[in-house]
Amino acid sequence: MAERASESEMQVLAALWDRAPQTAADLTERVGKRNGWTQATVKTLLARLVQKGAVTAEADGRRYLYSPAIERADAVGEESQRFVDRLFGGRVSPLIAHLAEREALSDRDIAEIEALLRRLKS
Amino acid sequence: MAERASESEMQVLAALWDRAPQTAADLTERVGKRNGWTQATVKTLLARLVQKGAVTAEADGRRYLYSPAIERADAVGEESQRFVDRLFGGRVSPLIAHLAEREALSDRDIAEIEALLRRLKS
DNA sequence: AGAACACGACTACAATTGTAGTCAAACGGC
DNA sequence: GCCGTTTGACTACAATTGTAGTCGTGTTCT
Repeated sequence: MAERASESEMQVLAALWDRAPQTAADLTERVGKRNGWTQATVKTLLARLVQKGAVTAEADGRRYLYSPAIERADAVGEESQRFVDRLFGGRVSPLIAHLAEREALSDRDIAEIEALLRRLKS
Repeated sequence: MAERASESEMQVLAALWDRAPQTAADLTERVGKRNGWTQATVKTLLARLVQKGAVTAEADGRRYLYSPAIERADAVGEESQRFVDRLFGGRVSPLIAHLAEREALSDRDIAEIEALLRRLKS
């Protein structure tokens, strides 16, 4: 059930979360172009995602309309966990610290994080 | 220079950022155990990290003391950027939100994040 | 000294991943 | 109806990754 998508596959999946369904041509245009992938590559990625059960393909005439088969929140949650495990030994605050240092946090981010924390504590 | 470390390699590297230098045995104990890797596996990972220039090995008698050769901030920065771009369209707070929802934030994390934000705002 | 062990070097090998290419069928325009 | 175009199916194939195993040599305990 829902094996892990590779990084490239994940980008295709993410594009489907933003908008679905999409055809292989759509995805080649959006994701492929950005990454310098040919349509053949995008097709392969799609085939693998379908095989992994992360994407569904609904026939539409002689082509397919692809849609995500797994929830964005689920996949993202899993990935985030792996991410902090991998780089921060599972602790989150060093991540925040790091992002803060890179000034990767906008004022809006800061405000939202504060709001979140307030909610968490209540 | 400094090719990308794989996920497993990154975990070893992360352990070295937390404490250095460490021997292969140390790392097997800390990182290997947590992941179910044998010492042989950890050794391979180390060898690859050394080869990639991400870790240095200093001879100490008949064994080596390993230390990170690249900055945590650099590697982590690259990784986080990729990660956040890939899954959150570049915005950070949704990441925090997800981590919070998964209850991946400990009390300590929360306290540390708050402290960080206070510093950021001043 | 001899045995058992620790440690690095080297080797192995299947699975996954990145990145396509080719082919054949269906479609759309002329 | 024929021809180029689109699209999916299938195939390819090297590099990377995960996960060790083996060998030889130095070390330590007795």
